Amino acid sequence: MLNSKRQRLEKKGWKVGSTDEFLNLSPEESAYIDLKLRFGQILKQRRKALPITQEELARRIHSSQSRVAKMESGDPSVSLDLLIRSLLVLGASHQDLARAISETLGVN
Amino acid sequence: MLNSKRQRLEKKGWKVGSTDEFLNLSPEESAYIDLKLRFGQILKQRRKALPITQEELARRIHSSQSRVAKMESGDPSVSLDLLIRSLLVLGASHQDLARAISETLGVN
DNA sequence: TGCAAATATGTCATATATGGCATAAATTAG
DNA sequence: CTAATTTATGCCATATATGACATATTTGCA
Repeated sequence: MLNSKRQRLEKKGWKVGSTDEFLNLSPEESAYIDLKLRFGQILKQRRKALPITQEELARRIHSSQSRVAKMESGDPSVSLDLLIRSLLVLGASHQDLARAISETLGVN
Repeated sequence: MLNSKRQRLEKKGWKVGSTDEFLNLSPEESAYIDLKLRFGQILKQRRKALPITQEELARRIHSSQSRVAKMESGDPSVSLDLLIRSLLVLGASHQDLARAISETLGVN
C-alpha cells in the first residue's frame, strides 16, 4: 500500500492492528479495508449515475445523509453490511458485487 | 425462496422486514441473507479443507468457537464483516470472494 | 462574486454484534 | 457401547455500528 494512502486512512481514524510494527497493516486487514473503500466508491458511482442526492439515498435505505457521506468517503465506522445492503437497495446484483471485488486492488 | 428454506431461517431467528406481508423478504433482504449464508458455507468448506477445528479457527481470528459455529450455521447475529475478515484470514483472495458471491443463488 | 444545494465532519444515545462462558448435542475413535 | 473430541445453542457484559442531529465545508450556478 502506498504511504500516502496509508496516511489518508490513518487520518480518517482507521485502527491499525497492533501485530505489525508501526502502522503496517497485515495482508488481511489491508484486503478488508480495500474492500470497504471499494464498495464506498461503487456506491457513490451508482448513486451519481441515477442521479440522486445522498439525502435521497439515505431515505431509501432508511439511514441518514451523514452516514451515506461516511460510507462514500471510507469512514472506518461503516460496516460492510451497511455498504452491501445499500448497494443491493440501489439494484446492484450479486454479479455487480462480485465484479466490484474483483476489481479491487490490494494484496490478494 | 423455497418455503422450507424460509422456515429454517425463521426458526434461526432472522428478522424479517415488516414491509412485506407475512414473512416475505424483499429482494434486497433476500439477497443479503443469501450472501451471509453462502459465506458461512464457504468458511466451513475452507476450514475443513485445511483441516482445522472451529476452536483453532477461532484462535486465528481472535474470536470464539461459539461464534465460528454461528458463522458457519448462518446465525443472524453474525455480520458480513466478521465472515469476510475470517475468510481473508484463512487465505481467501478477493477472487475467491468474488467467486463465492457469483455462485450465490438468489434473486439477483 | 454571493446564494443555495449538496456533501463532509463531529457528537451522542441507542441498537446490534461481539467474545467469552457454560453446557447440550452430535460426531468420531477405540 | 462409551469416552473424548468437536460442534451447536443460549446467555450476557462489553464493544462497535447506527441514525439522528447540528454545523462546517464544498460545489454549482446566477
